[in-house]
Amino acid sequence: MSAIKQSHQDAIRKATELFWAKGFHATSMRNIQQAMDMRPGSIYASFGGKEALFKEALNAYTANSQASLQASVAAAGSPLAGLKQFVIDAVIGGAENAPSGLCMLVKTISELTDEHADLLAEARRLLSVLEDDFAVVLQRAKEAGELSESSDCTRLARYLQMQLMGLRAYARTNAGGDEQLRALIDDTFAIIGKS
Amino acid sequence: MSAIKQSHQDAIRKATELFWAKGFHATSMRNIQQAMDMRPGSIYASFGGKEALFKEALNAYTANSQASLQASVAAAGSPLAGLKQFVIDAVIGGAENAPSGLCMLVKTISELTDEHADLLAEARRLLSVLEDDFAVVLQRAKEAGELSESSDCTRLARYLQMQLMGLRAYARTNAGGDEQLRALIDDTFAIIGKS
DNA sequence: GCTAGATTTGAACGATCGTTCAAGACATAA
DNA sequence: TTATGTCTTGAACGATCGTTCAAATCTAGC
Repeated sequence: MSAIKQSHQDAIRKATELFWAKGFHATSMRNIQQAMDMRPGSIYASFGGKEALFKEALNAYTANSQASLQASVAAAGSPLAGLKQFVIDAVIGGAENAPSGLCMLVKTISELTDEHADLLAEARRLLSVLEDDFAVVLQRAKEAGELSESSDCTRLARYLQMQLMGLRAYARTNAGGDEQLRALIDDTFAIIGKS
Repeated sequence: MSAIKQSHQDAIRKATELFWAKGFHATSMRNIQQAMDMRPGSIYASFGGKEALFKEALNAYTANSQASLQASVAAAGSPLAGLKQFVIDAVIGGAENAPSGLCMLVKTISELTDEHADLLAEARRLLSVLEDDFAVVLQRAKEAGELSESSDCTRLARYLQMQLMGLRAYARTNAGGDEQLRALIDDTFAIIGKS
């Protein structure tokens, strides 16, 4: 990758961090200028305006999440174990690792209205991409014998996606108690495993 | 209630709608001035600044949610049936009735950072109030024989709260498919009922 | 070294933000 | 009617918003 392409990606990574942490409206272009160490003209020449930059940030975030999921699955002993570790990291480590503990796509869907219909649609699309990734891993778990032959992986992926949203949101509510969160995650995977 | 007190409450209701629909940052005081049909001086004299008004909106929202829950339980044949109907209304009707389909308190926790630590704390506090209400209803369900004697109502309330967060967030993702949502709710209450 | 094209700079624009406050409108009691 | 205290008005403030663009700087080919 060329140096210019590299710095381009670094800049997007910085913007993604900011948008993720503060949301779309609370992040100002001046915040981004400072984080990128770039002047407004350069940013607008490279990325377009705030909305275009946010869209790139959403995609960068999703690509990163997909890579994390694959890494978890590869590191774990089995597809289902990897999936569970991915969830644990997202929910428990969320408060420290991730800017707010929440998924950036869910934050976006929560914050934005039809006033930014394109960004809303992009976040929805990317969430379904991640859900599809879940389904693929679950399918592999099924093939590995971790799930019964009759399991509906698409439905389980939907359940897992919904559950992950709830877990991360609840984790941000709940001041103490990682054990409570772990118990909820255990319950979730017990239910998935039974199906 | 005096007429002045009534108009005061009406004004807060309007502000709550706006804040709920658009979030804290995207709602401007001028939006609120227009919705309330009041001039800035009056608003600042009556409610204080934007943050104080938002805090009142959070409380008004919560009081309304509590009333809805009690109404659902009263209308239904049993505590558990009322609880389920409350969830169904929140998740399925959410997209139409509620400004964004999401709980205002969860939206707040998702949007705000430590920059507004007091508002964040207030939203967290109110969410735990609602969770306590869930626990009370579940306790009544237990007493009515809808749950086993060994059920831990506090834990079930936590589970329900988390589940509701996930369901409402997922509902905003999912363009079509009320049936999918209904199925997820059925699953949730099947699990609660089994405990 | 010189020139032409691409890139970066940072001051500046108009709009809008949350908030203030002197001045006007209104209500109440004498 | 007049005086007095309360509430309302809307223009205005300084700050910050997303964005633009002429000028300065850098880069590459001859």
